[in-house]
Amino acid sequence: MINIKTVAQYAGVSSSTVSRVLSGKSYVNENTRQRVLKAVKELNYSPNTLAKGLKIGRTNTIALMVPSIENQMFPIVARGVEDTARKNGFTVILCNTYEDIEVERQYIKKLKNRWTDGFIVCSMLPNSDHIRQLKNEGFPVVLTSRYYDDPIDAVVIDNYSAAYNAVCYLIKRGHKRIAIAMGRKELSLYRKRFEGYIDALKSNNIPVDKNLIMYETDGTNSFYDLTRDLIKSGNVPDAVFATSDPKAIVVIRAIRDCGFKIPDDISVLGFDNIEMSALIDPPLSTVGQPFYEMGSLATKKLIRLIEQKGKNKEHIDPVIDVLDTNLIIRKSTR
Amino acid sequence: MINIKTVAQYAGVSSSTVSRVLSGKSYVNENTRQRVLKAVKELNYSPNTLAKGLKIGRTNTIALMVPSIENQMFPIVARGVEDTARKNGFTVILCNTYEDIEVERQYIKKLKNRWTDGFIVCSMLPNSDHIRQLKNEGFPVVLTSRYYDDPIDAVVIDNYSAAYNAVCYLIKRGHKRIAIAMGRKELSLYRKRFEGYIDALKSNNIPVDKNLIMYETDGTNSFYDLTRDLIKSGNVPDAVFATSDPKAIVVIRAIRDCGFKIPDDISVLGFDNIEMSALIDPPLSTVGQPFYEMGSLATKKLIRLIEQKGKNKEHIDPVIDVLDTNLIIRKSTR
DNA sequence: CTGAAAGCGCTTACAG
DNA sequence: CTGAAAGCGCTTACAG
Repeated sequence: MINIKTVAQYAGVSSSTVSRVLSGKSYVNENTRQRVLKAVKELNYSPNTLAKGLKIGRTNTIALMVPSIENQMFPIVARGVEDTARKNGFTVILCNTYEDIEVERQYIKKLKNRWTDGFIVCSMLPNSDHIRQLKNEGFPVVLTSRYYDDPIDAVVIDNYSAAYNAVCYLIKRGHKRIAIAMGRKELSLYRKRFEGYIDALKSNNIPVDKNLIMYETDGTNSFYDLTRDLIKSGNVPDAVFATSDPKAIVVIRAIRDCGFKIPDDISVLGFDNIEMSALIDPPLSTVGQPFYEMGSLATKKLIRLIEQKGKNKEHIDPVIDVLDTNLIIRKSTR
Repeated sequence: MINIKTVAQYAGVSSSTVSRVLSGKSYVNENTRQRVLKAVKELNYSPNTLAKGLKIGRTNTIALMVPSIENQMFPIVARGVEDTARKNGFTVILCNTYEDIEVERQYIKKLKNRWTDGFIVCSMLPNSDHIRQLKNEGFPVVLTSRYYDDPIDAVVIDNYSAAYNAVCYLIKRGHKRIAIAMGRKELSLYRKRFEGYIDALKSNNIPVDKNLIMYETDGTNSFYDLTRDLIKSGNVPDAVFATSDPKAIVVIRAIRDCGFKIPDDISVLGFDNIEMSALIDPPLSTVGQPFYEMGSLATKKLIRLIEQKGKNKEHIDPVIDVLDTNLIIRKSTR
């Protein structure tokens, strides 16, 4: 590849001048400027990002850490991230962490050595102290999707209110025996959805029936047996609030296999609005999350942090953006 | 961050020596070696990848180009890519191209400036001459998922045979009026699946009925109307071969909405075995593709190309790896 | 076996 | 307005 020196010789100037023209940071005589531009064009020159990065200490690269890109929503978040990164001249490195701290630590080490400018973290867990440390070391970090009240910039939704409103909707439509398919307890998003469920029942004077609470035992598919067992026990609910769409889909299958009709016998309400939800039979009623927007806004915030980093040293408090969810009623609820 | 010079001073040697110890490429007195290692450890030093890359002309970075990471299979391919990249010390840059040549071109330009070592391309189209050029310029390129008989290394499946066998299976099970939900014609994978369908009919002396061929008009959802129209026309098929699972899912919904039962009245067979396929009702019979393996093998091949690049200059012919598919029979076929 | 020096390709004070 | 020089943090012939 052709370098700045070649361009300089071709244009009959020094490489300093070429650099100046290209950066546009200081005035260059219009005549020489044109000469340089011509040379750049004719030689089809574009500057080496590595060398520039080494010099200025910025690489225009960000890292996206997800538990696994294969999980329903992360591809959409990733698209939001990648789109706005690209539009701002940034490149994104994809990191699957598999919720393995060691993998994540090694990635962080490698990415630091590579002078990655900032991190978007979707893989936060209660014990993610290495992420907190990263933030404390001064690296720009933005959390999204998973969040634990840390003083770190984040883009989130209000899981509690979304669940509360969803369950209130079910109650308003006449459901009284509302079961819940509850996800992994260590994720605060599920805990908050659970609290929303409980409080919605309480606000409506519906007693909480512990038998209607299904806790995930071993992956999403565990809700198949859980739902079957619940129904076989004779304790048939009139609705199930699933804390995620994949859970809802499994629940639907179990309900049907028990000979019940959806939504006539039992309503099912999901959470997330993944792509499949509109396509399945019956189309799933669910709580929609703005995944793309989350990725996109997180990236905008991150880039702002990166750009601020050089400038003023004054500490800016992290801001937590809360995005709206929307209740989408399709055919799985009556 | 701490650099090699600091380590050298700390250990009382020159930075050349530190570099030698760390690279392990030439012998260093065991004593000094230990001193250096100790310094490295105590200072928690790890070398700057940018600087190394600038010097040796390799960055241990690869690019993954996909039409959109949001599309069903690409997250799985991406996981295969990322896993094996990580295990080999490589980092992957995610590029969504949206099948937009301009986006792809700009990415390529940027990635070249960044000295990206190689490219895994899932976004190949008939007119992707910029990818062919990339290959001709000597950059390591491996294609997967989409392939057009170019002399470029690739990891593919045999779409023709897979479709042929799938349709033969339907015929063996007694189906005679087999419709097809045909995807975008510009993608050779769909064309080959179509050919497999046609030839399977012919080999079994079943006349091809043009009325049973549904061509995608405007996205996956267009198969809803297409299927409805087909059924309403009185020309009811006894099976539908969908050239992808999302199409199958839409077809299933349309069939049901017309009052027909699956698989009793009409069987539906998909292609791809996306995650949702096992979860929907009825669980979908489909052709399984080894997406993870495709990503993983493509990455292994790419890394091999990258490593060969420096060494011998002799031209090595590209090799096309064909991975096995498997017919997965669930409940949507009788 | 090890150090000094050159160089990868840039940017940016520093002179003039 | 522009060039020479230093330096970002490495690696690697070249001496010794």
